[in-house]
Amino acid sequence: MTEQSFFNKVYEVVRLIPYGRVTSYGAIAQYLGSKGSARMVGWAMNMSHSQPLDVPAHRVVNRKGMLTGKHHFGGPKVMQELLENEDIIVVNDQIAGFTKYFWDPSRELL
DNA sequence: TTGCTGACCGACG
DNA sequence: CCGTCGGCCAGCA
Repeated sequence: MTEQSFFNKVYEVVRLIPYGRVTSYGAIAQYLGSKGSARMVGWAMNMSHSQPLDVPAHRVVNRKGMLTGKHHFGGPKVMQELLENEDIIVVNDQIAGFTKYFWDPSRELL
């Protein structure tokens, strides 16, 4: 299936995020060719639990590095713990040194 | 089938 | 500085 849907591509990219790295919804959307569909990336994460494989949605945050969707992991601090589990420091629902951990698919994957 | 909503982003006043 | 608005696409009632 080379012609996978927007959703499927999102899951694929998110799964490619290496350990200890994070990315943003807009970065993924831009990598898919639809910069304005950043919301869809977030929406895809919403139904990511419906996927057969585990999607590290905790590695996906907004442009500011803020854990906007932390509440969707089944708990308000589940996402933060998952990130801290990967040596990522989270303060005030925000990733410390976000740019340092930022992983841009269109830049790293090229 | 139509319409609303949504874990975003960037622009405008 | 902060609040508001439009755009993008797919799922659901």
